[in-house]
Amino acid sequence: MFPKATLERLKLYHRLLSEESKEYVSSEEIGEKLNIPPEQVRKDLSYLEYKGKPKVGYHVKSLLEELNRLFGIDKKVKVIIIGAGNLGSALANYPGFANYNIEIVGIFDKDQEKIGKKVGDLVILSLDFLERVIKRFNVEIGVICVPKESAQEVADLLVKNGIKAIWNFAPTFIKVPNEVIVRNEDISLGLLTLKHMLEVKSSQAKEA
Amino acid sequence: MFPKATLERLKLYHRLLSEESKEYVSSEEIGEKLNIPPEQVRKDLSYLEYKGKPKVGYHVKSLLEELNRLFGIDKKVKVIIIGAGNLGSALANYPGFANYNIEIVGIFDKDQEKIGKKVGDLVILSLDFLERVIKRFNVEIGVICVPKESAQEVADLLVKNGIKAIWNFAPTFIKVPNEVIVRNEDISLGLLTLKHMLEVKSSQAKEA
DNA sequence: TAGATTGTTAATCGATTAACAATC
DNA sequence: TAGATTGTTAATCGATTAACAATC
Repeated sequence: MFPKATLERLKLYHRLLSEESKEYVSSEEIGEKLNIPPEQVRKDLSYLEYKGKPKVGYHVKSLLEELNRLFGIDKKVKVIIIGAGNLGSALANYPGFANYNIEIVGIFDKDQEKIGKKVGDLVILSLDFLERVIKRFNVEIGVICVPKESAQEVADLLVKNGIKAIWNFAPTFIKVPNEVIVRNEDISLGLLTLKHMLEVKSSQAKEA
Repeated sequence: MFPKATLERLKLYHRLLSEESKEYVSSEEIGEKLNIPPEQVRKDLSYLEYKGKPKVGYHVKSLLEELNRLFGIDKKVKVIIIGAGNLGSALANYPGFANYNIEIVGIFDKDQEKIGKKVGDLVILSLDFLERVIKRFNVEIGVICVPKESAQEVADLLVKNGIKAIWNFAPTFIKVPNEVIVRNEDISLGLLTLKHMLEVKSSQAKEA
């Protein structure tokens, strides 16, 4: 129903609207800030049930509510983080989670040095407690922040314990059964984009 | 010349091939691992100058070389990181940078507590040294890892000192002059995708 | 009311897929 | 040579853009 490209843009609108203080915004204003033609914004928003008001614009609060419903943000979800290195710790302290109705209920590591220490309010636990925490808190999402060598192993462990979705920050392609959702957050790809943009720019400069 | 979608997939091929140990791979094998139809893989690769060999496949090394050239990975680039929190530290220690011919030559923070401490091999410096480091090492890329409240301020400072590209990890839309490249690495968007996938799945389950 | 802004239809553009010819 | 795999053309599909009607 929603075109793939539209969904991607709806995510941008969501973030923009989250930071918006005005009561109404026009497609013109949204497009301006995100570098998207206003016609495109209107087309995208027309897929939603909420309709804007001619001459007034879109009611920020109502629009946000519908986007929250669409993306499932209205439902609370419990999360655990595997790997208490810099990246795992960064995510554990990430202030944005609360806005998305996500609660981090545990952080794990296999390094004896780290176990028992604290990251924010959470005590780093041994992987031996993984099963218990998942069952007890009804955890649905596992975040993998371990080196890529152990990513698959951790993924298997999460799947075995009934995790529904995996957010994988290790730069490797992990294999999971079809019914488990995997989202790869690969920083390397961002790097390629950046290097490519620099490259394009410098070769354009040479031509001129 | 390259369709946008093709470029995105070429990045995936790049990573896959970097991990490939065989001498030749077929479009079938690449497609299999990335869940992309082999016709699509061939079409994408046909935009490159390097041609595969019928019956044999694509020569991994040659293909990687051409992709490296395309993305600018064959050129070394110097990078600084602003913000030595968990995320900045994670990036400073990120093992992938070396593969991309990127060298981190400095990490900065404004917190007096952190200045002078080490992150990997780097000593955390005061922002007062920013200009000197950029000039001395000919730094082209700045990575923003500060809280979103100070992201714009840091961006302005980087621009003022002649940085060509900014990799922004703060979840906010920063404004820079047209000639400066910005890449937003927004973890929030990944979260939205994940929540949406969970939501779609659970509503499908209800229907069945 | 007049004017601004949304919503929608049709036309254009671009990307994917299918089929098959080329080739090692 | 026969067969496997690439490369390319044409057909299909989907997304964007343009134009304008609807509406507050």
